Amino acid sequence: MQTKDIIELTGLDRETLRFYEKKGIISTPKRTTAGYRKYSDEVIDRINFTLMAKEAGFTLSEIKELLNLKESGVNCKTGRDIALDKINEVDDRMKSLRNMKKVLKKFVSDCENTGGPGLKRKCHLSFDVKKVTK
Amino acid sequence: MQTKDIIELTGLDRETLRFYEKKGIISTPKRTTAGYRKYSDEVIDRINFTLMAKEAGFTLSEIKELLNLKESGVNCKTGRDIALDKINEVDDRMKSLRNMKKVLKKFVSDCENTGGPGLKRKCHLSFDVKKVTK
DNA sequence: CTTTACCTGGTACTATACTACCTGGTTTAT
DNA sequence: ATAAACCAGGTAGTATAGTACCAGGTAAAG
Repeated sequence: MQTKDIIELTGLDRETLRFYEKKGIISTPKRTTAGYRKYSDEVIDRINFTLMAKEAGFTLSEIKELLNLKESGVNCKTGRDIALDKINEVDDRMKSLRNMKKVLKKFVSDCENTGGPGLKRKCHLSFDVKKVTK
Repeated sequence: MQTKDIIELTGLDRETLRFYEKKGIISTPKRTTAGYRKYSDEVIDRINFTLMAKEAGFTLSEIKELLNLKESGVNCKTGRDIALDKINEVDDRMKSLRNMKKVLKKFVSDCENTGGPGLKRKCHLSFDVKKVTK
């Protein structure tokens, strides 16, 4: 596979793909005699993992650490503990999201209760973290 | 309240507080005759909301938009719809987090199943998005 | 055989969110 | 009265994650 195939399969653009190579997210691919990059299927998996982890709020360097556990020569215990740490981070972030959702929902219902006919009244509300997080 | 009180109550540092003022997250405070900033209680709420929304993955400019709904003169319907959009974003992000957690948990159990005694064996696993998201 | 599509490396630019440092003025406690 | 704590404005620097543009080489299709 060459650059355009990866682009097509992952939705990344050329510059971003190159950027991820530079950052060590994907390994430096083999080359044709003309210098064109030749990718293996494995990069697709790595990019998909990267995109998912990014959506989950992880940075590229965290993602790189996870992707390179195999190559880094650590043992299963270390690998597992690193993954468990990430699970805790995910849980924390889920908690923040649930909180944020509560605050937003409170705001929505306040809007609906005070907005008058057609909710045309001027919005005079603010987001109240206290009411919800307490 | 002056700068140091806000710092104490929010955990922000002076530079970040100034940065948030410049970005419009908090309104420009009144001043003493000597030019010192005098803050009202309201800024604490705004900063707390900001910190929560940041944890939930929102950018400062999104947060600013939410915080300034009241001042922006929009009506309740518009305000509510903006909040509803954010709720959808929160839900999407939660989905990503649940996915990420599944992948991490799969990795952890694979480690435990193949790690040998004391999980001392070399970690040869990679994260497999396919197995989980499919 | 030439046009189109694709590829190369390199440099520079953008936005977001801080963070650090400097010079100097003001308040407060001893 | 003087040292410590606090404040001001301003400039510059950092890290992250791209994005844009350039000059030119290669491959495939008509």
